[in-house]
Amino acid sequence: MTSLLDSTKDRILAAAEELFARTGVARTSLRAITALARVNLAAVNYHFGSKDGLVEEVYRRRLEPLNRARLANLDRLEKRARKPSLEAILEAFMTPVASLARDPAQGGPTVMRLLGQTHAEAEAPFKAWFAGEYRRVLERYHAALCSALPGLPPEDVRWRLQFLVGALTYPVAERQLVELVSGEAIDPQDVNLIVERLLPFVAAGFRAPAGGSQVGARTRTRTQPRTRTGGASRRRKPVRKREE
Amino acid sequence: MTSLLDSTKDRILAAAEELFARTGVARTSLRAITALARVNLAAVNYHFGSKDGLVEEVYRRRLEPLNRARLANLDRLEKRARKPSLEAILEAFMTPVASLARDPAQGGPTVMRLLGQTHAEAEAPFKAWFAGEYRRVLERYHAALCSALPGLPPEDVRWRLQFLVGALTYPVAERQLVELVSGEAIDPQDVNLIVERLLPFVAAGFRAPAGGSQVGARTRTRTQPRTRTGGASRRRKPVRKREE
DNA sequence: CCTAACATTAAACAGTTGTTTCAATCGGGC
DNA sequence: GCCCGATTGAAACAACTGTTTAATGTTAGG
Repeated sequence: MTSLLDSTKDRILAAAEELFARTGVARTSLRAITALARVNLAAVNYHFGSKDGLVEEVYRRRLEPLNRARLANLDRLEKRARKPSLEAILEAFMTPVASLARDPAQGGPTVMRLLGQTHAEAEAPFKAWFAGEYRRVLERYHAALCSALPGLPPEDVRWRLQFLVGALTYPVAERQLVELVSGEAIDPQDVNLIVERLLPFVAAGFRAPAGGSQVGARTRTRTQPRTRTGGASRRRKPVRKREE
Repeated sequence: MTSLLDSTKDRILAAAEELFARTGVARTSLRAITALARVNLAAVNYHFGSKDGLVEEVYRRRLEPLNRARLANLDRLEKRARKPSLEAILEAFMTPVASLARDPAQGGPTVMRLLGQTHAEAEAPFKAWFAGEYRRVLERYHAALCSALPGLPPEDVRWRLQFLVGALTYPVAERQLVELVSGEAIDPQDVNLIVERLLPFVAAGFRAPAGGSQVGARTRTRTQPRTRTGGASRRRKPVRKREE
């Protein structure tokens, strides 16, 4: 990646994306980015105005096509059938993510970690745009899901849409945790598998009857036996260094 | 919170937790912490050795009781019945999270955002401990779920456990997104509601038949119409500032 | 070929970061 | 009383942050 023919702007974007995905925006300095991109430090402020400008462009470059594809998928789906199946709607929402991860030109596997870090990294200016963009997508899908699932209260659809986003985003971001549980590394191409495995899971979840009490009446929650936080304090003398 | 009688150490922990949860570890300076805690700057390095030491203690204080409760719940469950129900297992896993959020002495609602930021904030030293601690919990629950769901391949159980963690963690962290979709603010006490609503969702998901192809044979994934990234570049002149 | 706009460079800017130093203060035990 | 370890305090440390400056290089148009 980062072909030598790429423009300065592109090299900066690629390097920033890589580092943002790896260690987060806040922990990534402009000097680290420009060093990786083999570009002068001032180039960032020249081309993007500020670090925030760069951050916004890095995310926008990936999120815009992603959400556009989601909306296009839903459009096409509803043009074909008045009431698309639940599975078709869910697939329309999830596949664009895998599609990005499959195409190196659109970020490849790296973009998944970037997306996973989105909510943690979001700063005020960027978050405003992101919220607006994402809201349209979620509201469209909320409506589609509601009509695919009559009988399920719209509020429950909202919650479950939220669960879907979580289930889709988290494993993608926390690849290390997946490897931890499975005991072996995951093939980057397996992002497709996430969709394949997630689809029946969430489809069944959405079809489940609306659970629990509607208004905050308490149900059984006494599974936990009042655990004590205590334990002896392990240090008494001032700690001087982390290694010693 | 942050009673005047608390020790310096406790006040630092409380302030750090609050700020870590709000803006993340990397964006929180020791000066901001010590100012909020009304404590001298050097106190952090005196009591915790370094910022990393403080981070580790902030997270350990919450994650240790959480995972201990999860293990205790499962122990008690398996002592009562040889094969606990799926719902009981899932509830045993989820309720400790809500329990922490309900008790101000254990962090209250703040701790939820802290947990949600965990994977984004994890640094090398802390992540090692966290991974080890969490692995035990996940492996125990994996075994329990496998025996509660014979017929579902263990690998699928692993994936779905991952989905559960995502669905549980994400809405909790990204409260702003929940509010965005629902259009109204969420009552902090509604963390109980997350568990209530999530339980039937994931229970149905776990019971779903193992989907897709087992080995990476491709199934239908042609929902996306090859979207172009393009679009005209919007800037030509160097950007000087973000506001101008 | 000159000009003007664009692009890149090295150097410095002011502010913030985590950490350290060393003196001052506190709190009991002999 | 005094002493001693544990704590706190104000100040400084070097390193790093994002940003700006001013000079230079590059490229196309008339």
